[in-house]
Parts: sequence; C-alpha cells; structure tokens
Amino acid sequence: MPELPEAETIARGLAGVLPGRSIRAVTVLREDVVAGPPLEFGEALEGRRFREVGRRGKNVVMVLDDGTRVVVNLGMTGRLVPGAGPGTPSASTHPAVLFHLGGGGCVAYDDVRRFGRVRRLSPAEWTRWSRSLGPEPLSRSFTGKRLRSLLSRSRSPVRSLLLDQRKIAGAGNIYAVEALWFARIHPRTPANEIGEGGAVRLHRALRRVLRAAVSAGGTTLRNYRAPDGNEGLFQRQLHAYGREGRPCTRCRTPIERIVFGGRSAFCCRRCQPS
DNA sequence: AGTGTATCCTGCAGGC
DNA sequence: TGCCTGCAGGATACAC
Repeated sequence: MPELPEAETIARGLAGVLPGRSIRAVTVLREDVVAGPPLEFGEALEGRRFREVGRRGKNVVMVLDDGTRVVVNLGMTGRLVPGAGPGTPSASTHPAVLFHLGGGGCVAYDDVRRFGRVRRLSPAEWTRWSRSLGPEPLSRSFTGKRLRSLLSRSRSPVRSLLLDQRKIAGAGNIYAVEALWFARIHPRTPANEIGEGGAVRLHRALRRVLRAAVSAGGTTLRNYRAPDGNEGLFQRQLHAYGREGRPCTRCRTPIERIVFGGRSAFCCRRCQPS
C-alpha cells in the first residue's frame, strides 16, 4: 500500500486544498469501506469544516473543526482524489466515499480493491487509537536507542517487526526491505540478535529511506498517485525491492527473493548475511 | 510469543 | 485473442 511517504505526500497535497472548506454532504458508495453504519458516518460529518490534514503512520488524518478525525487507511490501492466540480472527480475510477464540499468541489476516497478503511473518530477515540500505534520513525523522539530497545524485546524476524504498526508506525514492505539493504541486515535476522551497531545502522537507514521517499513523492509501482495525479518517483531509487535476479548495486551479487510471513522480501546474500 | 494460513477484493502480467 | 494462475504496497483473525 501506500506507506508513510505516500500518506505524507497525500496529506500534504490535501493540506493545500481542504482546510477551511466545509462538508456539504457525504455519499457512501461502498459500505464495506466505512467503519460502522454508513448513514451515521455521513450525517455526523455534514456541516463540519476541515481544519487541517496530517498523517499518523501510513494513515491520512483529516481534522475537523469540532476535533473529530476522519482517519483514512489506504489499504493497498486507496487514493484521495480532489475534484473541482460537484460530482465524482473525473480521476476517480473506483469511488467508494464522496465528500461533497460547500461552494462546489468534491473529494473522493477511491479504492480498487477496497482493503482500505475510512473511520470517524471522536477526540477521545483518536487519542486511544493513536496510542495503539508505535512511534513515528521520522520524529525526533525516535532515536537509535529507542529502536535498539524495541528490537531487543522481540525474537521475530526484523522485517516482520518493521511491518508491525504497533511497534513502529509507517513502514511497509518496500521501505522495510530497502532500509534493511542499506543497513546490511538480513530481513530474517531475529530482532534481538541485532547488536547495537546494527540498530544504529538500521535507525539511520530507515530514516534515510523514508525521508528520500517523501522527497520523491512516494513510490509508484502500480496504483499510487498523489492527489494532484502525479506519480511518485522513488521506484527509480530502489536497491532491493522488486529487483530479484538483478545485480546488487553495491557488490553485483544477484538480489534474492525470499518469502516469509506471507510476503516477499528482497536482499543481497553477500551484503546482508543471515 | 511467533508463524503459517486464510480472508477481504480487483487488476494485471505472464504462460500457454 | 482468450483463459488460467499467481501475485500485489495491508491488516486481521485463527489455529498450532
């Protein structure tokens, strides 16, 4: 899915469009995408005004004037598509929820596979939900020491730990795999066997990869688009993810694909010894 | 506690 | 061209 850099790019795009706009009406076209009863979902939002748009982990968070949060988890193929006209934005191919704005305009939550979820959270629910997620990897408080302590408390493969949103919020398969390549750590390494040096390298690598991907506007492999319709560019900078059989950019050894935890990982046998 | 599996969906690439 | 299979950036629930 959209991971942290994609959610960040989407949030930044909407932050230039939504704040100050009001919600005239909400149409739920695909009921399985909203949490709870669809009518209730829409009615509770009508008349409210967008205050700001941000991100938590890989979720886009729209803050309304009464403190309500509309939290969008984009699943694998979720997109937020703004349109100038009153109806479904023309770039929306699989609209699931429409937010009709006062004064014209519309934002569609669009999702081909509908693994995404849109939920409405009260301030109290928001606090509880946000606390259930791990730290933001790009925040100041996410230090090498903190990562080290996180790693030391788990025996699971480090790639699995990086994907666990309760431990760290925002990394997905692409950026976890890339960070491990930079840190020269095998994806299957038990987290608690990564020493202090490895933890420091991984901390640096994860932040480096996420920051570079934010700068590139995310990674577009298939569906991902920013709200302005632009593709991300970070796929040009991938060193391991999706490069099975192609030479490692560091040592020329062919990149291997391994599968565990139900998903593919990519690594260099020479640079990332197991 | 950790791991494998299935599930929710659709689209697309590759093999034949 | 068409059919079939496998695979996909995620999250969760379940059994072992």
